[in-house]
Amino acid sequence: MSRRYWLFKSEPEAYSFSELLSEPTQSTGWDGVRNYQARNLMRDQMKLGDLGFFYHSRIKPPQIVGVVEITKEAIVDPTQFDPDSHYFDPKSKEAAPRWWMVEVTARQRLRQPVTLPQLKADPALSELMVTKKGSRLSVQPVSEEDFEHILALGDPEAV
DNA sequence: GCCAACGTTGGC
DNA sequence: GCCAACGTTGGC
Repeated sequence: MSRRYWLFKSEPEAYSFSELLSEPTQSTGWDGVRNYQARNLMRDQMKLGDLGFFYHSRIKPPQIVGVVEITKEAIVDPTQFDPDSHYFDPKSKEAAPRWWMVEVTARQRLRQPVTLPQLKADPALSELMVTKKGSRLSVQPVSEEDFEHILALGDPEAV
């Protein structure tokens, strides 16, 4: 089983990498994903020990700011059953939950965040999904080569 | 804040 | 099961 690599988008206004770092365990359930493709990746593909980039979207410029590790696989997203939650889904039943997530734990911070324009301009990253036009998927796969390449650009430090 | 690109919903 | 209408994402 080889480790796989991912990219997690978050609007920092909703949940930022700094917030993750200030969690007691520096971990969080990646809740609120309401897209089936992204759900399937989290539920079916992500395994313990996989690594992912933490990407800040909807800021100028959008950028990769950190690295997280998958520390729990395929757990039920509790917000779907919470009527007070923004992510409440009245059609989901506890016996057959519709939305799943993983737990991620912060591992590295990029001293030099890697911006979307940088990613787009890099010929080595021509296949990277997040650089494609209209790439809205909030949880995406990243190839090992691309991951290592971007990590080196980011000058990471352990957290 | 705009709006193109996408995803989902629901009438038929 | 098609597809128009609607809602959301996210770069710009």
